[in-house]
Amino acid sequence: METTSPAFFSGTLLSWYGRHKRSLPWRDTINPYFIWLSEVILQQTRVAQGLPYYLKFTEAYPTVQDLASAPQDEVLRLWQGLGYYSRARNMHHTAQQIVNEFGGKFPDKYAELLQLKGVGSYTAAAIASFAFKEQVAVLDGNVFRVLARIFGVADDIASPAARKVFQKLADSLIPADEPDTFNQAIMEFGAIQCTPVMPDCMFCPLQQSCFAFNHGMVQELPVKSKAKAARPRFFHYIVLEHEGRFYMRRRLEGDIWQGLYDFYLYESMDGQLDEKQLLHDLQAAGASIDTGTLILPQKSYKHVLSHQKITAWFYHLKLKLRLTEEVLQEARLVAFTPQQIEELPKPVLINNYLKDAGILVYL
DNA sequence: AACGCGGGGTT
DNA sequence: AACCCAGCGTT
Repeated sequence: METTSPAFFSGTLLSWYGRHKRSLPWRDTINPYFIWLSEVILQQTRVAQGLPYYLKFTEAYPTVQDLASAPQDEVLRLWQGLGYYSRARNMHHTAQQIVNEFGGKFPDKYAELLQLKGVGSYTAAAIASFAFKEQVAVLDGNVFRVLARIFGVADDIASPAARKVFQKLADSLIPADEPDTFNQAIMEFGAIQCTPVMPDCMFCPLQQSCFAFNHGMVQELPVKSKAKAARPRFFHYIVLEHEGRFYMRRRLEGDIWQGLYDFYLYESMDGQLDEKQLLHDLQAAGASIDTGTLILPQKSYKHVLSHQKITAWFYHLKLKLRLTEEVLQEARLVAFTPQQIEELPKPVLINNYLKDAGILVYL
């Protein structure tokens, strides 16, 4: 089997791209801020899901200065629903760094971009090539898949060691005159033609030179070790209400949803909760509970993350008196009206409950 | 090198 | 319900 030459590979890819590329807003710009924004959004996120977020962000923050001067809660609120919230926190941090330390001028070299928080090898290569035409190959899930199949690379793409193999191969393929278009093309090819499931091999311009196709290994490549099973967790949320205000708190570092708001939380290992004990504990903590107002959960909520499988119950309780400052401090709770809650960044799970319970109403 | 971090889509 | 998608920071 003859190996595919770099010129044939890139030429075929670029030709395919010219005919099949989607029209996307971040492809019509060389503004590094817009490119950075789109690439951070597109980390672990499909175009269809990320596109509305890109439009919201560019409208809310047309420049890196606008993003830098925004409150973190507002940035996280705009990011709500996109997941992996450290992306938003890091992006906000880096925007401030670019304004304060670099005079608002975006770094224009791969090595410099790599120093920025939230910018790893993929994003640095994307910005460097798209905005500044630096000849550095991007390596994302699409690129791994295309290269593994076409060239028959069987290294486990989940292992850091395999990165070097793929990087060397990709760097040998990227043309000096169109590094930006090549990077766009190979990722688009992976997203549209050489898809993870049911790739369109019948109409693939690289079919004849594809190792996986010729060896009947399309299903087997790329090689990827399995993710470990999601950890089960059981959340009992205590929704404390007083005169139309709801007590919520900002989640801390060290667990999921850092910086987002949820309710007072009891977590148990097995999903069991003694409601009488709960009421007793709350009263002992100074909550003036009218036990007649306890609304027991009508259902459990299943919320699946890639690494955790959460079952949640919401216990809605109406307080006779507001919580004392002491209790609020201790439990880190703050009272919010529904209008204020709407503006807070919240996990999708919490947002789903708020809508179901009629606390948040969307017109 | 191993692990934690969200959420959505398809079968 | 079980499969798929996945880059970066931390340790």
